[in-house]
Amino acid sequence: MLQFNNKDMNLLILLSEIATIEQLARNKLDNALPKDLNISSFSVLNHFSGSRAEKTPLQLARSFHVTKGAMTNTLNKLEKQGYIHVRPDWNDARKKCVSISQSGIDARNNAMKSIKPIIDEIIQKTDHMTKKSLLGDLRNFREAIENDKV
Amino acid sequence: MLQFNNKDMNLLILLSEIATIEQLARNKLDNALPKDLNISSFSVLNHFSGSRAEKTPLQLARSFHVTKGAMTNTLNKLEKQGYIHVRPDWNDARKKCVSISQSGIDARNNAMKSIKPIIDEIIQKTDHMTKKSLLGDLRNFREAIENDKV
DNA sequence: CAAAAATATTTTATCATTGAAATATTACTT
DNA sequence: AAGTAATATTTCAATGATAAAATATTTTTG
Repeated sequence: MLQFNNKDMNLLILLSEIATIEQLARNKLDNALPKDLNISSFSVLNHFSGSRAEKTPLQLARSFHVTKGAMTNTLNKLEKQGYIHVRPDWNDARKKCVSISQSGIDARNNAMKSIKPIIDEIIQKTDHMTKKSLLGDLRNFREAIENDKV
Repeated sequence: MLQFNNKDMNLLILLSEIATIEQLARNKLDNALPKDLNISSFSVLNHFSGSRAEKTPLQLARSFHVTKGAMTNTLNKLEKQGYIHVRPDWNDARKKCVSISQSGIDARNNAMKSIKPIIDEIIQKTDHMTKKSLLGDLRNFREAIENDKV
């Protein structure tokens, strides 16, 4: 009768698990973070801790799969807080160049400290699972369904 | 120097993958759904397609890991649309009992039809992955980190 | 039994995100 | 070189979520 098969339902259930985990993790981290940093801002700072190379707002929006408007918001906040530097791109006046400041690095490290207990708790509770294959599977899954057109 | 080890960073990366997948899937489905149903409303309807037993708003909020206020919102919308029945609990005037209506079932089935292409597309792109183990892993992961206190 | 605590729902203010429109700049086309 | 298309960012209104307070009811406790 219904045009949905087991595979369809399993995928819906899988997506629902992902949404649930996302919500749980987001709330836990949000509550643990210093109150001047939400997850979006923290993620941007954390992104720059890997590579400190300058990025444009659009590049960042694509990295995080948020809209350009959302990234404008986040970057404005971070700039007001002094956690990032934003300068014009001298070669292309449409663009801006974003980089992390020293106090941004400090804020990121401080935020890391504040979420460490959450991280430890989750690791302790989930370490018996094969997180290596889980991460690989999720990465493949994400790459399969993403088609950037932001 | 930094108090974070590889396990910590891997967990952050894993959570970030999960958040990204959630965002991608949510946007795809949101755009594909009939415009009178967002994912929250659809999820509630879909929930009742499994078991049509009555649930209280609090039970539903816990199932979906959203706040009670958010569930109030979603249920109000669904009730105005005629997709659910809401009645008082005659034994406990604090509670309400929520169930799906026939037109709710129809709306759910119709919504299913409209997201079928998205589902098929994701399945086609990810079928080579061991989704069975992925679902199990995610389920364990979710159960490990959830501690309901809504 | 009365007071206090717990439970269930709703309300309120706030906030982050989205999609679309607006603005500005650069690249392409002919 | 002018006009059109593409690109980058910002603005705006609408939406859906949160936390906390408000309200109402039931349960527990002393």
